[in-house]
Amino acid sequence: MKIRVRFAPSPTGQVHIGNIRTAIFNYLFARHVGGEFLLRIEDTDLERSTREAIDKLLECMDWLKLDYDGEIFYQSAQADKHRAAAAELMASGDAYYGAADESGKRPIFFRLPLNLPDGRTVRTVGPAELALHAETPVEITPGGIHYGALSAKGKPMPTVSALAGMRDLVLRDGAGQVLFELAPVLSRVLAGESFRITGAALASFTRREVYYHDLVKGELAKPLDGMKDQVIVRSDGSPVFHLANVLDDIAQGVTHIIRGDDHVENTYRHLLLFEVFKATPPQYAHLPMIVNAAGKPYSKRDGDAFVGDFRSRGFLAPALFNYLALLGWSPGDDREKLSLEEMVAAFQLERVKSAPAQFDIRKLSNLNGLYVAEMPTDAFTALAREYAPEFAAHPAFAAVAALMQNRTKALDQVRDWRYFFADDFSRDEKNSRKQLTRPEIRNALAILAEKLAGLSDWTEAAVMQLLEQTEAAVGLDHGKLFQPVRLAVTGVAGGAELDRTLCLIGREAVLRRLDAALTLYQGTE
RNA sequence: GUCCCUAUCGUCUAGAGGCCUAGGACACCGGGUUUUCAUCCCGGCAACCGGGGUUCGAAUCCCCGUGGGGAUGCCA
Repeated sequence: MKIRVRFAPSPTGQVHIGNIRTAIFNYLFARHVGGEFLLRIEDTDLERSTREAIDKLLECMDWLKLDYDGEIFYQSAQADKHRAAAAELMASGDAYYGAADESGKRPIFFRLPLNLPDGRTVRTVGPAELALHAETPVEITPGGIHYGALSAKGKPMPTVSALAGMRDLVLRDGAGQVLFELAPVLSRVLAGESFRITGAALASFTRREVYYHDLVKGELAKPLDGMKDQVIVRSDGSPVFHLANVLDDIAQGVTHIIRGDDHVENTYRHLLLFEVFKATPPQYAHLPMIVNAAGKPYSKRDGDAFVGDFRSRGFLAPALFNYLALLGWSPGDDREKLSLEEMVAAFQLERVKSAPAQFDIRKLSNLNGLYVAEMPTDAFTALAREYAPEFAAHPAFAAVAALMQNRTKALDQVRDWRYFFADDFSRDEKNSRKQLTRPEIRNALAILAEKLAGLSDWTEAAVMQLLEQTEAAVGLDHGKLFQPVRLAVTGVAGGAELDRTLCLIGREAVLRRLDAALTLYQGTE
């Protein structure tokens, strides 16, 4: 059978890196096994889903080259099918109406199947006993068994278990006397009858559990008595995520579900839904969450975790893709910078970690710098123009870009190139004051300006020579003049080679700025 | 509260009982190259959460604690 995975985001806002990382893992897995990578837009929440969000999502996927197979599947278009499926469940007794809301409308609950035999999804664990808070009456209703579980402190904790979890329930009082047996009256309960038992101190039943093998987390199981029936159609008639999700996965023939860790608990319910719909459950793989620099889950406050933000800050799509792929996964050797082909070739769900991974912007920056450095100069220059449209047309732009490429980590640094093109750059005041107020430096700068003004041959070599001559003339050590000159002309203490920088800025501008700096820091010592 | 998952340098990670004196990368700190800055090169700092087992031998297996994460919705 053809392996098929899907990325199923809800278009309710910006695209979060955690989401896109899920898409990346799905994509890598699909390409690795030669399967299909489908895109499903889960836009059932019409209140929050917007066209803009869908466009934004598509734009992000396009940017990262997450090309999907086939047509986009819109969940909202399936609503009628979802409701029809719920009606089927009603007819077969696998679903029932719950209590009405304020307006008198009733939601539909999915009843955890009572008679699913031991098999691929459910298995019998063995006899189990549960201590109850005897003063709290036990209520047996068609919607489940309500009771007060006994806390460590002897307090009652209101709990509901699905009927399926305790279908052979026996209730006893403190003396061991049997108070109630569920099995003989189960059909009456299913027909709508309720029972109320007081004084029960012990519940015994045969424990059964839902189980599956998670491709990243391994063997996982949850006892049925720890589960509750689930709303699948809201009282307003709209299908709930669980129903829609499972039905769509069946409709699309999804074989492997790769999603966030936060869905593991849902999996048990979904497995049961697959069973009642007579579908073969897919394989599951749950990915660890990505947490912020503080090790905490991303919240609204961490507004910088959107894919669009990384793009505008000048991160390259392949670099972000590469970095995100490495969050929770590694190829197993020491490679970190991997091409798409290498990632596809090495990707295995078995190698995915199970603990949350912390996002580190510094490591991303470093990786991005590696990708920037290997760009063809033309491509880098063109991209740089996009990040600094105000200088893009400047005649020296291409030369500046070529000079600055290998020291650029992220494209937003292009905005710091202002001093190459305009006089109104910002100055490192502290450093400037320290250097440009010293008399011997000021003297040297004045002499340098004079020499530069008369220089016939404005080349890097000639400029460098003048710099050295000036240092020698005023008795400064080699290199002592570089920093002040740089500060006067560019406003900052660091940058590309000084001679090349000065040449690109041009004689007139250099002289103008030398003069301006001398005036600016005059008498401030 | 309860249930589930998880735990190696500050961070991402390698590690499948002996290859571990625990490897790589980012960050950080030094040195070299550059008569300045950065790149680059070399070097350094730095971890098996704690306690019990199992074993001739444990980062690796088991149990208990602790920390972190998730779930517990008519959100997805």
